Amino acid sequence: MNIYSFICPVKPRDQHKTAQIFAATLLLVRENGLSGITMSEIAKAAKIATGTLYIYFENKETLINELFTECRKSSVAIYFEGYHAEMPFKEGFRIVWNNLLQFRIDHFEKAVFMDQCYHSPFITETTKELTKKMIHPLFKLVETGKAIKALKELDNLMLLTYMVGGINEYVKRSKYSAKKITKQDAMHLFNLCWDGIKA
Amino acid sequence: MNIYSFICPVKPRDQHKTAQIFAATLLLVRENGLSGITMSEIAKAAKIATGTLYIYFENKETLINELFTECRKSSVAIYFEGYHAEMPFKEGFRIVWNNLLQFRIDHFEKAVFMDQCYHSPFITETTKELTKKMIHPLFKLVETGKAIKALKELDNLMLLTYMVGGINEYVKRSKYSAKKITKQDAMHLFNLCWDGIKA
Amino acid sequence: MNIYSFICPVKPRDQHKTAQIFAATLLLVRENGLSGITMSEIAKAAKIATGTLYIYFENKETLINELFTECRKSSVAIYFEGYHAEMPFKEGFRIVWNNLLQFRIDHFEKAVFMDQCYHSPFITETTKELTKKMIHPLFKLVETGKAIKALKELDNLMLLTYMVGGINEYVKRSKYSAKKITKQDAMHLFNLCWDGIKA
Amino acid sequence: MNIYSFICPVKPRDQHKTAQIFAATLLLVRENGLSGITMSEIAKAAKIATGTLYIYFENKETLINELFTECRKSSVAIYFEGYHAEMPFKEGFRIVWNNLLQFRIDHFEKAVFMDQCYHSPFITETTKELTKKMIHPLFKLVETGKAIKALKELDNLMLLTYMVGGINEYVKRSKYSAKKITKQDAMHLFNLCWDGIKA
DNA sequence: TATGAATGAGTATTCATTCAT
DNA sequence: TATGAATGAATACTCATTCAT
Repeated sequence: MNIYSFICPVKPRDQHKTAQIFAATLLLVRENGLSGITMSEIAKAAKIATGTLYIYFENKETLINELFTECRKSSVAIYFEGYHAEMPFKEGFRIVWNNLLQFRIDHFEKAVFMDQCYHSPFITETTKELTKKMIHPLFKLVETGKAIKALKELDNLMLLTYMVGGINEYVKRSKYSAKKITKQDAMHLFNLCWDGIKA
Repeated sequence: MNIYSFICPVKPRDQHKTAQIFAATLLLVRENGLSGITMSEIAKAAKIATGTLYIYFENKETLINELFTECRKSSVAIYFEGYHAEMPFKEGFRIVWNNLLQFRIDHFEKAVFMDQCYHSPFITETTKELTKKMIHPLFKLVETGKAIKALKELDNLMLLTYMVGGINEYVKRSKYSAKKITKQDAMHLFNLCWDGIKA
Repeated sequence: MNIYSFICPVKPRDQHKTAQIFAATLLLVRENGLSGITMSEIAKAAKIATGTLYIYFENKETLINELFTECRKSSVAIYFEGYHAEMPFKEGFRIVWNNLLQFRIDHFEKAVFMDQCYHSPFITETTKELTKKMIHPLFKLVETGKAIKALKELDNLMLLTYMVGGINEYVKRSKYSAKKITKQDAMHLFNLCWDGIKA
Repeated sequence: MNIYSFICPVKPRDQHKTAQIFAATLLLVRENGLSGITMSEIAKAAKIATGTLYIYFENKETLINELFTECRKSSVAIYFEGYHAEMPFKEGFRIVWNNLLQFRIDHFEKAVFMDQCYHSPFITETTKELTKKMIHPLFKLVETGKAIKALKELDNLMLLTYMVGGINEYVKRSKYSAKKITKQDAMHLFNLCWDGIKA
């Protein structure tokens, strides 16, 4: 019961429920893969009826695309947290790198989900396009690094994938073998990366 | 059940047809993901009847597990091609690194397939165990590198995932953007890796 | 259950809203057939909420049965408008015949709805019985015609269906081909009928 | 087992099964209307599995459209049986008229089905177009009748619908009241029609 | 009353698997 | 073996009906 109740006496579409559905889906995909989820399982895991799922999402494809977009958004939103352009480059780079790592650790299910989606028939071209645009700031960062001769003069994609790939793979393997990643692990890993890409 | 069963209890196999089926499956998974394939589509793509598929593989799970194992085997088999323990470490390492890269490029579908499988309900624990054993030689290599002080004194998994992750991600992104990887790209990428992990 | 229940056990009705619901249903059935309507569509077309529909009608079956009855009633009410037993038979017959035609033209949706209902699982036996009783006056009319030797001495049903069938079919086809029916068309059609049934 | 078996050892799509499915559908629609049928009921009534239905028809819409077309075809095929252009007009007309009546009697389910379809969302425009073309020969017949001054000089549609409408309605009501239509009934009905439309 | 979100049984459709040929 | 039609359980999705507000 909030102030809104006076204006709109009818229960509006529950924002919280969308979150529940997303969480349930991520959980299930992490456990059984994209090929192993059904709409009724998602509903059950989200503790709602199957029909309710379809109030919030037109169909399975839509659900997955919207979740994908939400994952992308939430990840990108975090990447530059604490970063300022005026920082010394390495310091700023380290912050972004750490954010990348931390996101993968804290939201492993999202990472798994996004990976699985890439080759799925669910993700539409539109969604893929959107995604590409979102990573743009990372390209900018690398570019800056090259401009001030802090990074090797190589293709952006190469520098970026090397930075990201190492993180992804390490987190993945760590999760699979149920190994916690310590502060020190993170530092070591950063050094591997930095030594590789620094000019 | 005939007399033959006692001599050859294993399902008889037209090697060529098995290959056809595997190829068809890989192609379809690359295009539509693991969640987008059906047994009848595989059969059609392999130019055989659905029923015939079941002569070669007991069921879908078996087919996928066997293909997974075959992918792992064929990749591992290539990793140490041209490598000799007596080589100078960096040279030997470069050969293995190149094999890894080349495999991902030449058999991208296999890489995609294996990635997709990891979180699928198809892959059995047995298959996962087997896989882990197969990568053992790579651990050995890294260990040797550390022993002779050629590589940083870090956790094997960390060194390895950093080596592999960069390759995987770079090949993936290149394929997605339909970008050819040149000899020079490969060399640059190797340097990124080597500068990162060398002692 | 409140004190009101004892006084007014029938569902209270906003007459206007009932009319809205009926009109919406007729419209939808004319456009998509009986198999193409849903309660929520009816509600939307009647500009009320789904839940409200259930305040006015216990369920779908009831709604359709009551609409059916209402259609029957409204049609029968019109048939003898302007007719008096003392008129010369042909004149009276022409008036009734014209009323039949006019009703089909003016309330085509009702005709379509009633046609569709006949083989539907919605209409109950009770409703069907009621309907039969209502057409009784038409039988009476035909009977009179035969008694005074104005009409052929044939089975009532045959005379009546011939009279009605021609009208129905003609209006139907005209509506389908978006053809207006003129005064003259009506006159010609009446002559066809009269020449057929007159003694 | 026929000669074909030697050439095509695999069971081909069973022509007979299509007929079974059609028959089952007609039966169910007659009993419960178009709105009362489900694919699984059709399958059960046709004594096949639900999945099998989809081997023969892509989906419900297709099934209904194809059945509709088949009904139209089979009816039109019968209309001119025994008719020759050289016959005296009334005799030829009577044959066609009788065929119309007989078809409605013998294949009442088809008539009911076609009636129900007209306002359903299943029937596509293409199917409707096809249908219109098929009735063309009847227009021709009426035209001839007018040319030789045997029939009233009225609009084709009017003459035709009056001829057809009377038959339809009479058969419908007879079936509903479980009344058999005798030879004599048919003759009387024909006279009603002929007296109405003759010049 | 009126609302429309929520429910879950029911419906269309798919797909792994079997089986007659 | 090889085939592909047949099967029916499982899945995506719908819709009559209920219920909290």
